[in-house]
Amino acid sequence: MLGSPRRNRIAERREATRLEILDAAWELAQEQGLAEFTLRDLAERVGMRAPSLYAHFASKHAIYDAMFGQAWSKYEQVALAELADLPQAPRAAIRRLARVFFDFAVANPSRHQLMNQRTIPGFEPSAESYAPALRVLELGQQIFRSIGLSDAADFDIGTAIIAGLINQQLANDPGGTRWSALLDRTVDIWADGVGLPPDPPTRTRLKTQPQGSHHGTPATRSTS
Amino acid sequence: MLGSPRRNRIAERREATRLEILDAAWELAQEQGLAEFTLRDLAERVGMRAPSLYAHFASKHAIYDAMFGQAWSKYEQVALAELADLPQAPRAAIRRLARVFFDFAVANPSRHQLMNQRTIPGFEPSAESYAPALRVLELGQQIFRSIGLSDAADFDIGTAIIAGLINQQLANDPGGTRWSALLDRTVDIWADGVGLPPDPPTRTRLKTQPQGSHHGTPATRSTS
DNA sequence: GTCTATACTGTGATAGAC
DNA sequence: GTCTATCACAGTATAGAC
Repeated sequence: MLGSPRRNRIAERREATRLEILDAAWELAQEQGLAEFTLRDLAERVGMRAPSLYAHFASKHAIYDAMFGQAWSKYEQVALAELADLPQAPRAAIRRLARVFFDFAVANPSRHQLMNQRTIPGFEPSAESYAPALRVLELGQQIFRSIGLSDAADFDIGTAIIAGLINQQLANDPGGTRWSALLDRTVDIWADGVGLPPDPPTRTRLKTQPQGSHHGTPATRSTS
Repeated sequence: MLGSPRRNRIAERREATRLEILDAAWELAQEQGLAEFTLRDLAERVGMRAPSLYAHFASKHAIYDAMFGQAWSKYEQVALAELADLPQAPRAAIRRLARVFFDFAVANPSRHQLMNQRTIPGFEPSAESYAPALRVLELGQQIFRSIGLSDAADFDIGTAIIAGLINQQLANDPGGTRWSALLDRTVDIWADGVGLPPDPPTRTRLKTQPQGSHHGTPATRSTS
């Protein structure tokens, strides 16, 4: 028998085509809306006819499903990258993570619609595409516990609050900052409510560093 | 010239037909989903053919628009009725109003979708249908101020938080109580955050009614 | 294997007869 | 006002060219 070749050129080309279709779909979703773009639009953008798309995806929902997986994988990367230099102080860390999630959502409303809302009639992500979303959720819960919180309900409240601000921002002031500007204050209200102690003061002119226990990493901030 | 008759029987019948169509549309929205039901379904339910609907509504969006107006008018009634015997204590009052809004939304997800989400592609309510929504918003702001709060941002945060809980409830636990059970606690967290003083204790076996100041207007409202 | 041509079903919407 | 007939366009299925 022939051994399998080191590379599968056919599979590679197929995968490249899939990604090309998905890239075009993201473009169209931003330009026309997630539900508005048609398969004929999409096919034209990649130089095909609509039925040819069915050689790569079983249905329009299958395209949404692949996009769903891509979006959450992308956000997982962003979140993990953010963990590399997270502020030490718990509240500052939570504020940062909330901001990252908020900005990621607002930067691409169609993507947020796909990731976090049930707005495409009949669409439900497959288990495979849902996996990265679950990993991100688990990551959030880990961080939640790592700052000393334990009540799962408080975590749920936190996610609901941030999602609520995002939805209001996108629905009632798209492109503006009306609700974005309230994010830090809202996170602090939540932190007070769930009993997260205030961060130690870090005023620069005070040289004090009254940190009882010293976490490994200094609190260098990126410009985000 | 002929004077106009006391009643316009034709207009009455027309209006009755419109309402009949809208009632059927609400049924179908609950059964099949807001975006899923078709004009053919709708026409069949009222004993017509689809094109006949266009004698009463200019488009499917026009039907959504009328439903939008109905929904907010209905909620306006519910909210005004609730004001009649609202608890005196500010936090209890806010908790009650939040609960009323929450339950109204969860009781009919399609209706909530229409009222509070941007989920029908291309649909935007007309100014006329939007009017009752604005009245409800203004009513909420009035109550907000009447309990001594003045920072409009805190009002925005409150609405975003409640909407966030509703969305999570409907998206992640439809028919359940996972987020519903967190509503009171969340409202209290918000109330703490915006500086609303705790309600005076009202344990029944204590006969005390230590209400310091009496607000001027009794809560009688017209039924609109 | 990949794409095209063609066609089927279902949608919202319109025209015109009665 | 309601009907029949029809339209344009959507997503989708499949046969067959290359």
